Amino acid sequence: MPTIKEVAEAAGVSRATVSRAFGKPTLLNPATVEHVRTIARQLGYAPNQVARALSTGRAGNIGLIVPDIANPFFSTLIRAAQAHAYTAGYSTILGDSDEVPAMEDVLLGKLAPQVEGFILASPRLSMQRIKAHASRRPLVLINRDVAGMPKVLIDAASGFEEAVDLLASIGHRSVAYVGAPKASWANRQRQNAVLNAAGRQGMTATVLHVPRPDHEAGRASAAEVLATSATAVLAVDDLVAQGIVAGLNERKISVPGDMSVIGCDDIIAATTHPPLSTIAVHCRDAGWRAAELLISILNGSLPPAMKLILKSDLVLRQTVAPPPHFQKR
Amino acid sequence: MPTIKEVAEAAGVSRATVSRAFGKPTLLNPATVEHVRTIARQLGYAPNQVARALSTGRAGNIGLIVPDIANPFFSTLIRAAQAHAYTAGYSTILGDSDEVPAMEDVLLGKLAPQVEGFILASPRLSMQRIKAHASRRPLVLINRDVAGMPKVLIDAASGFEEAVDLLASIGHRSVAYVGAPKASWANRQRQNAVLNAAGRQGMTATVLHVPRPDHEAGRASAAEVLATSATAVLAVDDLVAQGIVAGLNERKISVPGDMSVIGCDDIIAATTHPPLSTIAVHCRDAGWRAAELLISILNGSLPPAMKLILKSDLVLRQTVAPPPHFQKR
DNA sequence: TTGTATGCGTTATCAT
DNA sequence: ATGATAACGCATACAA
Repeated sequence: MPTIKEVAEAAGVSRATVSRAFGKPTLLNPATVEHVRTIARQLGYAPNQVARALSTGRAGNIGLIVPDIANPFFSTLIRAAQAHAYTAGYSTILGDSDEVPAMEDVLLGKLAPQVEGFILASPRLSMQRIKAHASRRPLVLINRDVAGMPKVLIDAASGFEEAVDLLASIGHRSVAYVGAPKASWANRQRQNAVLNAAGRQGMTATVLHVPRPDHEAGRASAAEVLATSATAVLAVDDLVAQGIVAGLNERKISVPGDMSVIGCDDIIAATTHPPLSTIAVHCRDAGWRAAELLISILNGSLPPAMKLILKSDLVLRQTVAPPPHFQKR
Repeated sequence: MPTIKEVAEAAGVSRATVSRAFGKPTLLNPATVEHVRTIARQLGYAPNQVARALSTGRAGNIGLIVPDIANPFFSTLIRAAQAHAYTAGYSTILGDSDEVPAMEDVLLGKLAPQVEGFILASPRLSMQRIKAHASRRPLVLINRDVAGMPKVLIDAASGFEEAVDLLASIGHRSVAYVGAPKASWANRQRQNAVLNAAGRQGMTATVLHVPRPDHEAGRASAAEVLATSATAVLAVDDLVAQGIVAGLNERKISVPGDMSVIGCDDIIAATTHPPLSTIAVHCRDAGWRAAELLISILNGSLPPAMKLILKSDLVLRQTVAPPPHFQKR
């Protein structure tokens, strides 16, 4: 690949001029900028980010660490973060922790030198470790609340409370919540919201857990749901909810006739059958905002401790109905 | 962050020794390796990948460019590629071209210096441009056939032919194929397979296109499908197929009673309702193999022109049945 | 087995 | 407005 030196010689200028033609064109005569760029294009030259990074200390990369790339919630978030980072001139280095806390730790350490800052989505890491990493590189959290650190929080709680209230209003007296592992901030928030709202409404609430939030686990949990007195079930996310619907169908339980189901995320909900009622959480915005926040911090244009809270909305589709005993009256 | 120089001084050795203690420990007295590493750990030193990259020309990163991160086919592929790269000591830099050829070009140029090689998944870029980029960095293609370049091809053709043969055997006489933009190699291959098999069976085959392969586009295409004489429809991927099923349902067309539907990828097919019949293509393997291939080429342990063909299988679930007129007899 | 010296491609600091 | 040159942190011939 051609270097700055070759371009300089071909253009009959110094290396500094070539450097400025790309980095600080305003310091140069417009004509020479044009000239240098033309030569550069002919040679196929592009500034070497690695050398630039070594010289400036700024790598032009941000690190993005997620628990599971293949989860549509995260892949959508990644897409948005990557797109925003790109427009700001940053590339995105991706890490998948596979839901393993120790892997987050390793990834953070390995990527740190080549990255200006991190976005940590739904980290399972301990607060101590997160703080340790944050002391070396700016770090923005998504769906994790650590005091004094910048973060983007998806407030699904209000949506879940709204959902439980609605269920109560149409006659449900007992609900189940199917959650993910307790280490997840998002899960705790959602579970508490369901419990709070149910308590407020004087409803019975049962909490169930799946080992990993996916379709298969949801499907397997259908039997447990049926073992409770619940006539409606709220799931930690749409994948699990969709799995529950499938598991219910296998057992000839009709949704929503016999059991109402509500998911969370609204990332696949519109494409399921029947279309899933869900809490829409705007994960696109979460990725976008996190990238924006991190880049602002890197620019120094924003204090390194911002808190963004993204609202959620209950979206009613076709998996919610009054409970069977209520209809029979 | 501490540098190699500080470690060298603290350990009372030269910078070269510190460098070797991390890079080539076998060249050193085990005792000094131990000593240097201890000091380094105390200081919190880690080799700076950026400086190392500039010196060696090897960045420890691979670039992965996909048309759409949020498409489950690609997110699954990304996950597998990233996991394999990680085990080989490489980090993954991700680019999303948003299905725009020019964006692939830009990404390839921008990422090139900080990456040792690329995996280009389903590129829409012209052959000339691909070759131009390949002349600078090793480049492995997924689902694109350019002569002389290493590639991983998913042979969905055999699966599609198998599917058409099956449809013929249960009485279908007319099929439709709903494809993606023509620039896609995968789409051409699948379309040709359907056309070939249909011709061989003496069936009528109609080709339809959607602007972008997703659920919404599939749903919108349902009307066009119904305007043909087809009693069975094959889609370029599961997203589109699932959309077609939804669009059909909206028009009170029952699947598979009135119309059979077959997708491709098997990435969401098992979770749809009804479970979608599909061509399973093992996109996990595609990502894994592509990373493996690229890293082998970087190591020089494999010739830079390998061709891997991944087989596909027809997976019958619940969206295929004999055509209505056939049942009526 | 270890140290010395040089270069990797760029930006920044002084000059001019 | 442009040029000369010294870092940036590391790896590696070459020496010892």
